[in-house]
Amino acid sequence: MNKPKVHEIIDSLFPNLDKPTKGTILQNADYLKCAKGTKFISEGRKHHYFYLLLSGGVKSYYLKDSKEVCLWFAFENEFIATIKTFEGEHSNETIVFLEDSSLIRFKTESIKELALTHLSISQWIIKLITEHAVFLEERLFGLQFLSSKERYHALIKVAPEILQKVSLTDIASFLGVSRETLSRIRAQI
Amino acid sequence: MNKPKVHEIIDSLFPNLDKPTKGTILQNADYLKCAKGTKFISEGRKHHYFYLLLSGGVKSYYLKDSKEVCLWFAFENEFIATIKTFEGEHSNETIVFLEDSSLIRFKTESIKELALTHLSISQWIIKLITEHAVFLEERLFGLQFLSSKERYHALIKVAPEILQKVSLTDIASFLGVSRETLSRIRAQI
DNA sequence: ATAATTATGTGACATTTGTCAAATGGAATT
DNA sequence: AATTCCATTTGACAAATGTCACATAATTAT
Repeated sequence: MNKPKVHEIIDSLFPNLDKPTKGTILQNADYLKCAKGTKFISEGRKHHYFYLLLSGGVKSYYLKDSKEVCLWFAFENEFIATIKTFEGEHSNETIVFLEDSSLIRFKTESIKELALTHLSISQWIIKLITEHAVFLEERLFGLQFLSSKERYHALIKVAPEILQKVSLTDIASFLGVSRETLSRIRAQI
Repeated sequence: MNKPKVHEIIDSLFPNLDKPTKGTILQNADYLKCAKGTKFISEGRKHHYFYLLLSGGVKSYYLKDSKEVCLWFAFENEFIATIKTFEGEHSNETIVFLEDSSLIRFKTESIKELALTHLSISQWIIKLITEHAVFLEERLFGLQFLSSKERYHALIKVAPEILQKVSLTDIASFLGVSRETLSRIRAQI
């Protein structure tokens, strides 16, 4: 599973793409495997790639008082990128692989350049950022409108598989509560 | 201040735009004035426009237990749109003018169509959505990492003018605290 | 299998915040 | 100027959540 696989995926992402453009994308994309525990975007470091996660899972976190606070999780067939990294700013965000994973890595700068001259790439980026913004709006809604209990139940309703894949401690920080509180919310059911 | 003004603004948004495309944009944009108190995107209603606020100010809110909870504020030279309305989904969000305001209204569907064939428009949309996503990420960071006190002080540091323009009650709901709590945070300084 | 390590659960208590009620202050109206 | 109306402040108390300590369960290593 390497080069040919990337070809296929690019094809499915861009059904009617002309050969030279596809060539340029392939030049700026490669296939990667990452073992569980690998850290990706380190705190304070600039980052030059975004990713499509083919298999496996990751979590993203900031450090707060030297404790991890999770911002998001991603699993099969999800894109991994944050606006800050996409904008070329420092991320302050660390990404860790929760399982052995495989992914396609895109060179952000090159893809953005390509978007300046190729409509299909621009449209693709619009789609990616829009999806990210929808995710952010929903999460914001949860934090502003729902109680801890409601946020927890909303999460396991929308993404029940997360309970198998992510530790309670990480889910708690993601939901914005202490792990003890989340443990008690669970016990109450 | 009407048609010619719109021309100028479109010119400044798109410095090198060809005449026919500019014509199409102008056909799908118009100048509006709104009196203080006007409500714009009503709960549960589909919405077909996004806006550039030229002067004045607005707040956006959801209703929670029949109380207003503010999601954002916007003032001069800011764009007004939410991803959901941009995607043509129901908004459930109400926008109210805090002052007499003037704005340019863009027909979302037409601009999005134009983006399918015009790179400059696509790039414009990328810029708009990216800015929105940055705003959402920062707000999310505040809600997840900062205490009420810290969120309040961060807000008046980043946007001190908001204290003059928005009521304490609205700021409180925006920050995710009761107005009594915000009042006490203020008293503590 | 056993020990060691890590994750989760539980109790006791402190802190923060929400809620209700009433008081104060300021702005608008008559 | 007096009155009304609305926003903000303050007090008293309840509810939710955080924190620390420790118990228990689950996982990993030896």
